[in-house]
Parts: sequence; structure tokens; C-alpha cells
Amino acid sequence: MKNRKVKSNRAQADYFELLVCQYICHLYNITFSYSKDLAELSNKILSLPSGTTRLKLQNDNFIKIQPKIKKILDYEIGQKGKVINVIWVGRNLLIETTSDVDAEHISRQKTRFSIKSIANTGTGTLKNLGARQIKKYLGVDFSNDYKQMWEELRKYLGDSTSSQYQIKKKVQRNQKLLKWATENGKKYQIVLNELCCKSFNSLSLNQKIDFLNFITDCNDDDLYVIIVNSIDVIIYKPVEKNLKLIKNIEVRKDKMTDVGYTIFVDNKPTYRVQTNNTNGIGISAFCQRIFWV
DNA sequence: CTCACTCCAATGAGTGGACA
DNA sequence: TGTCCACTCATTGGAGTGAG
Repeated sequence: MKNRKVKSNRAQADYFELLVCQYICHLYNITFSYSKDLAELSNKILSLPSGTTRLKLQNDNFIKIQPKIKKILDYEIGQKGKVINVIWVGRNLLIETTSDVDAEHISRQKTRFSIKSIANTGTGTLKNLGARQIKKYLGVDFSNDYKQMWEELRKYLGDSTSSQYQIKKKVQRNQKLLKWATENGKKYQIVLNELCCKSFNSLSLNQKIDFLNFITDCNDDDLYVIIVNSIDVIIYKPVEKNLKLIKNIEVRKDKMTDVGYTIFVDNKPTYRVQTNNTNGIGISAFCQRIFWV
């Protein structure tokens, strides 16, 4: 898997989600209606570099979580009645929920799963905030800086007419241009990081709690998060992370980096925040990604 | 020197607005 | 009304680092 040109691929995550759907259908005698998607995704993965290894990884990870899924559902069936339907949520409800697979019970209640299948170590991205969420929760409007970054890049290239898309392609193809754009973009990452860091600390405690509850998607009582990587399977219910009796939440700058900071909850480092461009430094929109510490 | 962990980079895909 | 593309949000991989 070393030296791969294509790093990650959505198809792998989609394939994994469908394996879980298929398994739940099999457990409770429900017709699996995504066979065609599963076959197409399998072919897509096989066509990528190290395709066989990628597919094997998903299959191996899947085997590890089977008993865990069954255990959860057997418990939930006791509460909500038998499972009558399985829905592949995928990325259809991106804003509304982080659930990937929903099992629907006869009572119409649901048990939902957010599933992450990771090759090595780590727990995956908890949340990725675009400009809209950054403005909503932190009150930081970075749109003028973003415009300015592009103006500087256009000025350097002497191109004020091409679309951003065209410029992006041009820069990606040329190492010298890419280097310049990256260096220019980094300045803005640092500025945005600083702004967000300051803004967070000036929020009221309730605003901070709202923000963190949004990050963890912990208002959904039916949701389970399952993370499987090379060393173990991690399962938790986000709702159990709901912040109630919290006295202090604050942000401290990481020692190591100027595009990240750490959110401390009652003096315990809990979340790591990373300020980046989403699709290449200096040539794409800004975002913040949140990880477990 | 090795390996685990941290930081962050770069991809795919959905959505909706602009504009023909 | 169809096409393009900017923007948003999700995913995982790889380079770098430091403990042993």
C-alpha cells in the first residue's frame, strides 16, 4: 500500500457501509436492495492502485465488527422491536446526521450507525467544518481573506479572467506555481486559525457547549459510532458524550503547530482542531477538521 | 533503527447558484 | 432548463517526529 497515487477513495467507505447493510439484512431476513451498488463499488475499488489490498482491508475490517453489530442490534430489538428495514444513508443526509446505515424497527424507531473503517491507526475525522459552520458557531467570517488569497494568486499568475477551477488545474500541474500558491495559502491558514482560536475562547460557556455537542452529533439518541482499525474496534454512543455538568471549556494553542489548537474540557485535552484548505493549500476553500485527541 | 503516533494533506461526491 | 463550477463536508493516507 506504499507510494499509492490515489490515497483514499470514497468507494472504499461506501463499500464498507454496504457490507454492513447486507449483514444486517442477512441477520433479520430482509431483502438487500443494494446488490448492484455493492458490485459496482467492488469493481471500482479493484481498478484503483493496490485494488485487491484495499478490498481485502475492507473485508477483513468488516469481519471484525460483525459480532459487535449483532450485539447492539439484539439489545436494541429488545427496546424497539424487530428490525424490518435497512437504509443506506450514505452521504444523503450530510448536514442532518453522520449516520451511514439506519436499521428501522417495527416501532418505526431507528438504530443508526456511523461507521469508519481505517487501515492503520487513528479514529478518523470527527467533523469537518466549512466556512458556513465556522461563521455560525465561531462568528468568524473569512470570506474577504479568501477573496484576497485568490487575488494574490491571480496577480502572481497575471491571470484575472480564468475560472478558479482552471487556475487550480494550472497550478496543480506546475511545481513552481504550486509552491508559490502553497506558501501564500499557509499565511491565511495561520490567520484563520488564530481568529478561530480567539473567537472560541470568547464564546459563552453555553455557546461552547452547543458547538461541542454539534461536533459530536450527540443529540441523536439512536446513533452509535463504530470505528475499526488495525488494532481494535471502538464503539460509543455520541449521546453519552453530551456535555452537561461542565465548568470550563477553553482552547489552547498546540505547541507544535500554528494551524491547530486543542480544546480542553475541564482542563482535559479532548479535541484537536486543524485549520486547512480543503482541497490543496492556497488553491481551495478553507475548513476546520476536528479529531479526538 | 524501528515503530507508533501526530499533524495535515488530498481525494470523492453532493448541492445549489450563475449564466447561457 | 441544462451545464458548469464554487463551495461544503466526508473520507483515508503519508510525511515527519520522537521515544525506546
